[in-house]
Amino acid sequence: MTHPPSKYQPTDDRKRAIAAAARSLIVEKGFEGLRTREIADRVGINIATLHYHIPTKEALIELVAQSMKDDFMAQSMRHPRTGLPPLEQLQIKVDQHRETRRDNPELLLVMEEMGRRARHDESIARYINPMRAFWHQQVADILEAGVADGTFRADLDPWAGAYMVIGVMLASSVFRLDDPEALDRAVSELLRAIVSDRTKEHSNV
Amino acid sequence: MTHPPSKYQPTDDRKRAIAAAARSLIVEKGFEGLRTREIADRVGINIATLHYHIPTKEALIELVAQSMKDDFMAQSMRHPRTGLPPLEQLQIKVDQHRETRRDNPELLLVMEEMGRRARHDESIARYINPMRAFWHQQVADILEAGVADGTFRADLDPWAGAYMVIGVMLASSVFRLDDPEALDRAVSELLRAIVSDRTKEHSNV
Amino acid sequence: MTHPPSKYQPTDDRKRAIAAAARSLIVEKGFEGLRTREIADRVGINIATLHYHIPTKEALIELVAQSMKDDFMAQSMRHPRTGLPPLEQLQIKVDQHRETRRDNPELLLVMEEMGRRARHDESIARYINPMRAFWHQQVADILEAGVADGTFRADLDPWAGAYMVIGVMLASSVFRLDDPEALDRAVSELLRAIVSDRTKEHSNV
Amino acid sequence: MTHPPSKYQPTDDRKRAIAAAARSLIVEKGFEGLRTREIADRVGINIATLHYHIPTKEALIELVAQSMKDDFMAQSMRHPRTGLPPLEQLQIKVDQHRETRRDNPELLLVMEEMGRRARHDESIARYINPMRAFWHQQVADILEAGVADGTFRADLDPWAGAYMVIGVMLASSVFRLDDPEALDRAVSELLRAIVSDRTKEHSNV
DNA sequence: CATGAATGAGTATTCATTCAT
DNA sequence: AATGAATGAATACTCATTCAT
Repeated sequence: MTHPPSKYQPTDDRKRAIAAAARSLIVEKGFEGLRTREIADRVGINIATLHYHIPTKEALIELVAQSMKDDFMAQSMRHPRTGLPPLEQLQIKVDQHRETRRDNPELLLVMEEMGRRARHDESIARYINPMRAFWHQQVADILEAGVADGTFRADLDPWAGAYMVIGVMLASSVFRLDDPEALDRAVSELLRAIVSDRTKEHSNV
Repeated sequence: MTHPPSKYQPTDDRKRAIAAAARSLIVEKGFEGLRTREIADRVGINIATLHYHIPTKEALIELVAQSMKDDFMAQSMRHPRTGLPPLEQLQIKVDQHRETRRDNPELLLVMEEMGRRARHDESIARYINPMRAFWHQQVADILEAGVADGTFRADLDPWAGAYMVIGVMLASSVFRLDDPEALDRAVSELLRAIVSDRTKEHSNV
Repeated sequence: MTHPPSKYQPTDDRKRAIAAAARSLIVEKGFEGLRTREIADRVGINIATLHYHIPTKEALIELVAQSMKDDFMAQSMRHPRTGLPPLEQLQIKVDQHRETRRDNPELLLVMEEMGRRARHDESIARYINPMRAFWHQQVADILEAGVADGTFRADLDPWAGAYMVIGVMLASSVFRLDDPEALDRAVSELLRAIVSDRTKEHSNV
Repeated sequence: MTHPPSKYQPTDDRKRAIAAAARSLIVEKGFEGLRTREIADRVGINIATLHYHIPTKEALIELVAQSMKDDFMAQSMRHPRTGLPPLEQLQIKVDQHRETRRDNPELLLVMEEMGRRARHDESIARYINPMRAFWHQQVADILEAGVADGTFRADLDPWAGAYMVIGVMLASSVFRLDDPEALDRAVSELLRAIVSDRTKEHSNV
């Protein structure tokens, strides 16, 4: 890695601005429409200056990947998992996703673009795959806890169930369920599908 | 030179070959790596010849979209839906997806690429969106029939459940669950999540 | 020359049609916009067929040049010069030009295009230059006869005066004096400039 | 390579050099033979550099049109019109044209090419038409003054006469009267055609 | 005679990257 | 740090011409 563990260098407001411009450009036109010159324009600098900060386009894309990872991890960590009951934890995860879709949809779009690009670009895969694994693990952990305490079905396979949970989120992205009610309807069904009968009696899922 | 097949082919054959070459190239390098010259090389023709058959790159991409739609529809229609019990119908759908992933994975990869590109390219969206809607509808119909005859949970929402089913397929693509056992495990959980208790008693889900 | 003295070959309705299509295309888009394919389209034949009749584009342009020359000579010869008084002969020349501008303006446009092209293309110059020389000679002859019989100024230099006459026609093309009255006004001035005082007294120039 | 002058020139200098190269190329090969790559070669720069300074070929042609207009206006304004007698003013105009033909013939050739192109290209017409109108107006003004002060024929129509004057210049271009004596002969006739008898007595026209 | 298919050599334009200042 | 100018290597597309049938 060319970057120190967590954040960009202090002086690098520039790098942050570049990453932000790149991300918004990826949202608008996809990776195939990403042009260094346009990024420089949006940041308000010369291309030569852009290349002074980031030597190559590959490095630029890695910068974006890094910035995505930073944001993703920050969001994942925001809410404490300890102590809360599993159903609530899952609810938080789902709500977070919904909020991101509403308030910061470009995060998901860029993630999707990068995920696809990771297939042909190992340097991106290095960032994306751990994020996905981490995501799956978090959900699987919640499900496992929920099975243990009887919140979720006893026959629920946490590893597999996590893909189901994640799948609904993916589907809502791919099928553009931007309408909150539509998303709610899908999430409600997801919960009915995994909670135990006991939980169903006591909640309104 | 790569011209073993033959010179002077009718346009329709050439178009088929061009679409095939384009698809495999999209699989390998993504849309952003699609070059007309490389397609021509793979087909074994001159670029000018390529342009003789397909005037512009946009037309080429539409050709690919059309070919995808043709394949998708052909596959969707292959198995009869009438008469079979819902669980079996769903099983067939899932198996089909699994088989496609195994025998013809490029179909799914190209579909994913096109789906993403559809976001910025209306001419692609015109092909992709109907396919997705059709896919969702087919699954929802099966679920609805299964709820009606008691195969699936009485409280299953077919519309939402369809996204759950599709979501698992999407997740298996995105997370690359290429191992058949892993896929089985995910599918088994999916079925447990939607079948009724009565069905659970009588089958081995 | 590849062509027999005067006309195209008998069977060559095709050649005539090709020349006509080429000429109208030159009018619309200039030489730089002349495309063999488009000519073929207008004639209603395949490009390969076009090339069967006319081997190269250069030959095509020569064909056009030849057809121009044929038309030009035919028009120049249409009216008898013998016997008529010089003023009337000049009037006829001018009227002919006016009629051509009105009824067949493309003839003049193509001529202008070819004249320009002749500068860089010797094979065209071979056709164009004789036509121009002939044109000038015809006018100079008329003027000379008019000076001899007192119709035109005694100090009129027929050779130079011919350029003046021709110049007005050129200017009316270049400045697009398409309005008949405007053209009349220019021609009237031209006549006043060359006729003798005696003629002025007896006519209404 | 043809790079003797120097690398890294300011845009304005480059643009001037590009316009000059384009003009000489138009003279040699006509508009249809104008190739961006060849212009770049003559200027001694890379094609990409050419496009850095002038984005498109269309813009290049407009640049040429602009440079033509600049030169034309500069020349038209060089000699003062105020105070001089009309005959002398006209003489200056004609001499200027003769000089241009001798010292800078490419100016006239490019002008002719542009005039022709203006027929199919509105963006050129915007430059050419005003220049022509200005030219005609200047000559007409001189003639009008000459009629008023008795230098020219009392029955001379300045508007029409201007086309006659211009026509002789056009004819000398089209018929390539490059020989100074030939041009003189034509101009002398032109003057005889428009000056009054009184003027004829006092001058040697 | 006619044509569908094929092609070599261009043709303007683009883009990431580099250089001189 | 920053920038105006420069460039090599593409990139989609064009066009006159040829070939096989």
